[in-house]
Amino acid sequence: MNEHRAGPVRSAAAREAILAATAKMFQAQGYEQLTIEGIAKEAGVGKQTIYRWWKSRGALIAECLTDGRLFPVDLVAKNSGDVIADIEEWVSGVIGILVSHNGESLLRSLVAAAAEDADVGDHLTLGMGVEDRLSERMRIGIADGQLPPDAPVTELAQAIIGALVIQVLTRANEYEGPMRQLIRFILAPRFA
Amino acid sequence: MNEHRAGPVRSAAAREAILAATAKMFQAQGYEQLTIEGIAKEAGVGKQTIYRWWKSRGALIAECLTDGRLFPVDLVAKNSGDVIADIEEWVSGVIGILVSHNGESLLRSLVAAAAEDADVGDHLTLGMGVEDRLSERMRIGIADGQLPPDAPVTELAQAIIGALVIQVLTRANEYEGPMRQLIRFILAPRFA
Amino acid sequence: MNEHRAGPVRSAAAREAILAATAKMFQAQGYEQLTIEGIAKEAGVGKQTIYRWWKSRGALIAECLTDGRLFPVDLVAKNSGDVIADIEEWVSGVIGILVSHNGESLLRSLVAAAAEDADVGDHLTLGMGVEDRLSERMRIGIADGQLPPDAPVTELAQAIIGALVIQVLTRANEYEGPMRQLIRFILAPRFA
Amino acid sequence: MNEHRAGPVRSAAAREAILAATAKMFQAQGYEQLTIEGIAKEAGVGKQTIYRWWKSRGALIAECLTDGRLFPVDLVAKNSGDVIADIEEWVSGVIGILVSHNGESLLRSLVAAAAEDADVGDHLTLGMGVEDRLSERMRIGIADGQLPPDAPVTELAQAIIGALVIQVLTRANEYEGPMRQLIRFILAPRFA
DNA sequence: CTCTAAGCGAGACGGTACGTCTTGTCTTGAG
DNA sequence: CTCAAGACAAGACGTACCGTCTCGCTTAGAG
Repeated sequence: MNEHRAGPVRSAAAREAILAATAKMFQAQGYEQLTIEGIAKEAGVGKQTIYRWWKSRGALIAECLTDGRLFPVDLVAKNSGDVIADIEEWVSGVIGILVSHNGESLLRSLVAAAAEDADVGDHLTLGMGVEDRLSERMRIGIADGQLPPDAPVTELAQAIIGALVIQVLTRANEYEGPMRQLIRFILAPRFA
Repeated sequence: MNEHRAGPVRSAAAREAILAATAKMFQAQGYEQLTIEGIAKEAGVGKQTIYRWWKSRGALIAECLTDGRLFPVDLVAKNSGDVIADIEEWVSGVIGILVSHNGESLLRSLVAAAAEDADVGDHLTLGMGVEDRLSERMRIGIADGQLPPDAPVTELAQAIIGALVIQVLTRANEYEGPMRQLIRFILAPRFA
Repeated sequence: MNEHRAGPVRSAAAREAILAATAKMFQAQGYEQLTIEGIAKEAGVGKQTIYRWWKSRGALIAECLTDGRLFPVDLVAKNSGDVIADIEEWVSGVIGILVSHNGESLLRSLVAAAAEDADVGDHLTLGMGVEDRLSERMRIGIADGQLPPDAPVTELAQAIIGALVIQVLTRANEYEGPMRQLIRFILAPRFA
Repeated sequence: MNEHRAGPVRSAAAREAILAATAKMFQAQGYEQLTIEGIAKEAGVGKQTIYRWWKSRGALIAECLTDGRLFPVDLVAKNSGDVIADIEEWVSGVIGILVSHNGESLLRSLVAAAAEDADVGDHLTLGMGVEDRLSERMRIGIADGQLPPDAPVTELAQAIIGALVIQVLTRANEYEGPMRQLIRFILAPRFA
């Protein structure tokens, strides 16, 4: 039994407190205002404990993302048989979350974090769980014959989310109408 | 007896030097590393001269955007008669710029700036001139009968740009193929 | 034909406003807090008008001193026939002024100004009018035979004022008693 | 059991470097030109480390004073048996220091610092060690019967130093003669 | 009566320093 | 060996003034 390792092992309590504090402060103040010192104080933790386990602010956010700590709800697209209606409804739900309790600034902060930190960028799709929901539902639409077999579901999901992101970044004042128009057009049935 | 204001007028030389320094440093180092002190030093200007005329770092970027100082080239979509081919080619061109001389990090910085500062967000579309190029070309496509009359051109442009932004944020390793697939699908001819 | 000097002459109103503002702000805030910009604003005057006529903050204070704008009262030592009693009373009066309406900080500011600016130093004695009052009275004391003919009146006045200054600088909590002791001792009658 | 305080302790090296830099720059440039940033740079120290331990520029000077870092020599008044001669000689020595290597401006800076900052004022006498030397010697003079038992030694010392300060502030061009006259007069033997 | 050079108020300018904040590293002593 | 606490060097923040420099009046002799 070599490989002796004295002393305490990584503190689960500290990890939890740090991630909880990060998520809370990220939601409350956004990415730019988020400081390591602030998180350490809020979590009742030494700064070094953070630096020991995460290499940057972005890595913290990334872990919060994969832990699902930044999105309280996890919308799953329902299946009513009508792919366009389902996706419209799903996007409506996302917009509803955005509009109530400043989800727009949460999204903007998330985008900022992703833009500035590769770790966050890597986990963005994953964490949002968002494109997956959409592309899954569209895949079912293909199976149902409602969408053409060659529909590039991943890219379509990116386009839908991307359009919404652009609108949020440019501070559009309405999301619902334009998004509905977009979805109806790009997913409209085609006849050969 | 109108509002007379004696005294020196705003220095055009200082304004020019500041914007030039901002654009140069933004491109070289990105948004997060951009500091007011750095700009002031590079421009040979007092910090107060910056704070006198711009209320934030973001306002500076926004003005650079509207002045077209952040995008060296201004791609206009050509009209070969084939709207899909033209838009594919245009997007290819944009991707080419992104890939050479770290345009990706420029775009990421721009997105970060837009996310964190409303001024930048407001000028983003305008400054990129980007959606306009696309929607213009698509409008011609409608007139030519290549796209349906009810095609939501603004939203389609947002979707195309948005998809690209998402790919850049998530550090995709290839843009060309997915974007081509997307464009071909959403702009594909439909028959009634 | 030579040495023509066209144009308006120095504005008496501006000079008055500047000196008044200087005196007021010096008394209110002390020397260290006194700024040229503050004086200009208070006087309703351009900064350049101050710099045109005075070469430094100290020169302004010096002129206020010689104009007697910094000491509201101008104590003249009375002559009751008893030189020691008269000087004690005079010093008491000065202490009274010091103690009421923060004369201590006024004196400290004055000393700071004199220490940092030769102009102020040069006018300090003159402006306080202070040593003169004392040395005059002592000269009368010599004529009366109450003080020895060889008493160095200027130096004695400096010693008395200087002792008081030292006490004010070191934030002594009582001036009256020590000063009385000092005066009584150094001016005490001597017998051959 | 008691008030534990973990964490690093105050760096003695930093403290030493800061005080040394302060003393050096104070002597070289005077009080008004002394800046926290300059000290930090000279000491190779962060600004915050200064602000952490001293609340003002004055507090720094005060500590230099009590550490005896501002006066290279520490004159002790000798005892030849003749109190007047000894004090004259002591004052001569002080004047000698003043006159050579711009001790006058050092003294003026010190007075400015004392005038503007209570901390410095409080430590002025102590730090100069100066009045104490004088009053000690005078106390011996009393014991020897050369001075009257009721001579107010503290106040006399203040008067002597104060007269010198006044002369330095008013930029007198000679100290030696006047100071000798003053001392001889106020300490002259008296007969009942 | 016109010309013209100065004085004036206002305030922009390139700078320096302020005192605060945060970064990421290092140090201490408890557990 | 980890942890909390926090000192440290570094350096940017946004503000306050410095002393100089335009601006576009408004004067007041000289021609």
